[in-house]
Amino acid sequence: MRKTDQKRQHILDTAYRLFQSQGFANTSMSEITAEAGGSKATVYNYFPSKEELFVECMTNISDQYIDGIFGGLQDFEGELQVALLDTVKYALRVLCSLEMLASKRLLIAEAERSGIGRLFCRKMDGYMGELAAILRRAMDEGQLRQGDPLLAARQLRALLEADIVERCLMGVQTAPPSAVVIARAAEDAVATFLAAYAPCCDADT
Amino acid sequence: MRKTDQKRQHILDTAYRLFQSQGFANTSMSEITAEAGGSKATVYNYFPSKEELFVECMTNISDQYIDGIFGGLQDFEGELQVALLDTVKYALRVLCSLEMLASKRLLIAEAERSGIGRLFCRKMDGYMGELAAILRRAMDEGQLRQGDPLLAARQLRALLEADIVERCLMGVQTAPPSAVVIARAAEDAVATFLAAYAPCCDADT
DNA sequence: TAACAGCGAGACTGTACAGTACGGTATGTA
DNA sequence: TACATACCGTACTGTACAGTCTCGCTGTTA
Repeated sequence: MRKTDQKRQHILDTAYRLFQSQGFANTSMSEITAEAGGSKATVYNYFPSKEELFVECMTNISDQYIDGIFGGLQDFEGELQVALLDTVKYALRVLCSLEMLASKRLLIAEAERSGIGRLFCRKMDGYMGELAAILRRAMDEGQLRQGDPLLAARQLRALLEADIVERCLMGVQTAPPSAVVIARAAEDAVATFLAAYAPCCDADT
Repeated sequence: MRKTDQKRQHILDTAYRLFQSQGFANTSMSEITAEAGGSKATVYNYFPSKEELFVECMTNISDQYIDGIFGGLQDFEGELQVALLDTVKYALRVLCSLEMLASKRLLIAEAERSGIGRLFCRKMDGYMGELAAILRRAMDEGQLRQGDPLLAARQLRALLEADIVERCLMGVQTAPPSAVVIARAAEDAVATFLAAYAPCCDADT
């Protein structure tokens, strides 16, 4: 039982990696088998079809992706701007990693397959809810003006991903953006977010 | 000469439509031929390979996509908020159409092929520059606070696409969002944008 | 030792597709 | 009439791949 679980997981990991880097259509079961070691019969012993293997991989990818972004999410302490910037900078660094970009590309390309996209959005909504709860607290404490916290959370995310993620998705450059570029993008996002949600008249940073 | 141009364009249009709705891998040259009428030999007479036919389609798609968003872009007249809202609402409606979503999905999925993604980004940059120029004028006139107009343009676009476009890309629903939902998203985006870039202390709308 | 289960290796089947070959047709031009 | 151009229809080739099957090895249990 132990050993077969390991085997299954190993196949899953290998498939995950190959799908992520090559896409669904360009990854063959033979390739997965060869890479994982063993034989096709064994792979088909664990997974009934390429489709089902793929869907299970995508569920994992979806988890990893979202956990990666707001994994370190927790109540902000101290100066709001500083805490926000830290969180956001970390998230953006993860978002711009080659692995996450490959995941997102795959998610979008194959979104319709077996409702993978819906799954992703539902999970993302969960995390957005958590971020919103934190922002609501900041609003109640007067660190931000009152407003719809869920909308604020989504707009913060939008400002963060603005431009830079699309540019990466479109493969403008092969390497992920430098730490400097990422930091700059995060600062711009936080500055604009705080300006929009400032409690009163200290819009500019 | 006239006729061959028509024929070529007809093949291109057909391929465009099929690629857009089914993706690259799931569309065969035989299917394109059957749909367009005529024979494979004729298709191969105009396009040396599936790859090159695809790339030419993607160039068209890329054009259509970007033209569609800010096609009606022109200097804002009258009340800034009203003009901005009109422009942005129109753009979002286009962005959320099934055709544009299919285009974007395809662009992302096949971005690496023949530098299609880079082409898209370069064109998008052009339009962002135009929007930035308009915003700069609003800044100079005191309708917006001073700031980096290009950054402002990108953030406006980010706020606009926030959430709703991703949700569509992920195929959460098959039909495009209703006019009401789109209008609401546009209003939220403009409100937050104006709050962030307000010239002084009238943040809330 | 014997029987068996799990697995590896890889041959095999059926299918789909990119791209080619070829024979025939319609239209226009000299 | 003779020829050329552009096209159609379709059969064909070679390749790739999902999924199956067979065989042989190895470790385990009785």
